[in-house]
Amino acid sequence: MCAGGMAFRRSWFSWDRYSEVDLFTERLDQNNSLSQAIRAAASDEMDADGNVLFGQIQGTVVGLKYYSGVVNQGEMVGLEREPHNLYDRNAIMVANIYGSQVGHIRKDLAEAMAYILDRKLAKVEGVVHSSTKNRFSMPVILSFWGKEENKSAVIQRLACYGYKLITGGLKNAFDNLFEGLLESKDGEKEAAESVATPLLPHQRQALSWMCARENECVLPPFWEKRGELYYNTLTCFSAKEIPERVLGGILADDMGLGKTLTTIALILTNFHDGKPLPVYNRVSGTLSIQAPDEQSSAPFLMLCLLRVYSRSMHTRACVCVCPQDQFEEHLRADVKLRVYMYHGPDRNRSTKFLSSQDVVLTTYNVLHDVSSPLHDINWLRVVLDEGHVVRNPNTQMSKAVLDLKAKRRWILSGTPIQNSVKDLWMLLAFLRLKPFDVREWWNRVIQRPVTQGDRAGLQNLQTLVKCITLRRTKTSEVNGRPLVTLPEKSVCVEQVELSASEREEYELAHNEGRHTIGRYVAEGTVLRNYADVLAILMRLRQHCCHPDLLSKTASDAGLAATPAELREHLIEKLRVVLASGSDEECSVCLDSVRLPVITHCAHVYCRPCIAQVIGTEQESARCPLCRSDIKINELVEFPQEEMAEGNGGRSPGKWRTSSKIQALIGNLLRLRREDSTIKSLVVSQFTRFLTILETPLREHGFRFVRLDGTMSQKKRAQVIQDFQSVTPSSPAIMLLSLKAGGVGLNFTAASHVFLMDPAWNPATEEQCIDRCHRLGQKRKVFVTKFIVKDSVEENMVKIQRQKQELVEVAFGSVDNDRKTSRINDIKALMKL
DNA sequence: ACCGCCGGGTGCC
DNA sequence: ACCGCCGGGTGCC
Repeated sequence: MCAGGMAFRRSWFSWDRYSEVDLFTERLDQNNSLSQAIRAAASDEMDADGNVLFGQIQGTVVGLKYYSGVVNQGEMVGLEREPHNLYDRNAIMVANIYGSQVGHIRKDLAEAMAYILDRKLAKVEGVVHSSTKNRFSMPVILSFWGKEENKSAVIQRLACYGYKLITGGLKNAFDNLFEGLLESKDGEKEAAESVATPLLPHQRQALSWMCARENECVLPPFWEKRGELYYNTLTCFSAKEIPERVLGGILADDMGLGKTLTTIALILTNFHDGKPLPVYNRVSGTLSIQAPDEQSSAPFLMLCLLRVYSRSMHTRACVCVCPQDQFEEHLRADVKLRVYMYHGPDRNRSTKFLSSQDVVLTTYNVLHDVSSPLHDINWLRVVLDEGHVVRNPNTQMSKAVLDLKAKRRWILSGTPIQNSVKDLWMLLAFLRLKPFDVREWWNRVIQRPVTQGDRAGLQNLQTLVKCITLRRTKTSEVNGRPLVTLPEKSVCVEQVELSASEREEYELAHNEGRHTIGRYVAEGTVLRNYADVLAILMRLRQHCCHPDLLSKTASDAGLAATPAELREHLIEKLRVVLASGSDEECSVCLDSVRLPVITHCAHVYCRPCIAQVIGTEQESARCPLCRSDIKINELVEFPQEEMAEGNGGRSPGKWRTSSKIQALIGNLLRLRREDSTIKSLVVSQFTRFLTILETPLREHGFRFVRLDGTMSQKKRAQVIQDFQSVTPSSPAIMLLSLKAGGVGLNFTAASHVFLMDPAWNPATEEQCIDRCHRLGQKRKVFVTKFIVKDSVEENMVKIQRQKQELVEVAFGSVDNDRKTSRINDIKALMKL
């Protein structure tokens, strides 16, 4: 500690040798001797090798039962990489002090650690503090030591695997850093007339605050004027010249509160001292200023400004950096701006051209191109959208961002802090918040005190952040009213008429079902036969959607009352299986099915293969797939006439449409004609219906994605991201299985919802609609429910309206009256 | 009948 | 291993 103090004084003196102005005009870390001195002083947690403690994590030693080495409580353990381990090239062996193997580091953590150890980014020491709780594994505390410059790489690597280095308390405290900032920052400002979208009250407040940040020359936090000097109360530094003001800040509102709109309003409204940006008017081709009182002076002002700015590539242009997938969101048809998208291979790299724009949009990836002309321009403003994406200051991308020259600087971010205080440095450095934009000062004055648990350090950090940040959450209120209200939602039912042939099929099934259920009603056995009743209803519901939904499940076969019906069902199933497009495999020969037959248990094999199985096992023969009894004379094959027209025994599966599909496609085509940016959710309870829908969507050239319950979490996230993207090539339609996924899903890119078939429980429909009609939805939401006229669906809707769940009918412990009413429901459904 | 729920099999790297 | 994780069986009270 003593040595540290000496070193600090040395650095203080050496700093003295440079003029005071240096602190504000040059990056101190460009000066080697000084930054070295500070760095040497910075760490009193160094070991003999000059390594510093990065932090600790708790890991797990596994596989104890396979090895003889034992460890006592509090004992140190050795860690050894086993790059040639047969099972895992990332293996890390754990041994006790005698060198006897104790076990291995659990493989997920081993993977992260192997990367770090193999690259010598850190050394790791293990200590077993708590004793073994079981015979199989035990916890171990792992301390990571290394060179300061490798620290963030190590932290980042561990973070990739979900491990967070513990660097000392106060974690929760800075998690809440941004939560104390929920205040209105008084005052509202109307946007310039060129902003076509009216601002909400909280957006006008943000605009007022942002204009003030750009126009008012307030001292940065911790600076005050003392007599003739400007004095920093944290560093005790004083200077004669006024410290450079931060013209900008962090707009950290929650997603959906309109950060982008507010920023566009800022660009148009606050060109100069609260005056609007002179906007090029596309219609008349002349320059005009939108604020009425400025009209006469506009051309003159423009000339002056253009002349002033034409020197040394100063410009009135703003550059906005955003993540790739959010590119288009900034383009608003109603704002007449010279906007240039600086990306793609043919981008115009002329600084003169770029400087002549109002807004240049680019991405973080394009920006870090070394020869970027964007770095040769002195921008009026630079805006980082989703600014938290550049939080690691060591990346090329971050350096490119920091090197942008601009008078005013803004960060938009819904989640300003991701992991730790460290993330903040990048934000403050970008804003050039003196003196903390210099890493060493940030470390000494803020970061280290905070990570060491110094309350005052945290207090200072909070003050710092508070001065430059505006944050409201979706639950914030302004004048007792919520910040945002959802766009309108309208729900309509579209009746679908079945075609003559569909009606014929439907009535056939309906009469059959009505007969069966009528019998149950007469016998008073409806509730006892409920599964059958549901199955009948299910078949009718499927009829309403598409005939091909009916014939696939094995249980259908079970429903058949007569051998002839069973045979029909099995043939139908065989037809569907072979038509499904996938290369159906025989489970006996594991090859494509030749001479297909279907068993009574509804599994498909090659006839020779399954015949051999039955021949060998005789009376005890069982289906290789489900172990049901099978007999040679019960195998069902296609009737000869169908075999002939089939493609060598496999029908190519002729796709057919249905009335409901026609109704949907009609709507989708109409929407596409009206506005090709409209996106829709197409929802069904039958995933096979979704599959059937894929064909006409493809035929009509719709781009679509699909989300159903069979997909992994990772795949779902990918699909949702694709769908939510606003690029022109992104999918316009999501095929969605009604019950897929949890409540957290966000489909706000869609403004139209098509519910293809009614659900028993209307709440599941509502939940689905709410995934699209939620915070972040910018358009009016239209919900269309397709209901087949004169069908079980219509009756389902009637029952829905009474808010009754059919399942309760049969199984609920309801009293007799209610039971009677449920039975009446079923009668109503079947028109009995 | 895409879902959650249950209980059995299972287990370092 | 009194876990987590996996896959199979299962069913709406």
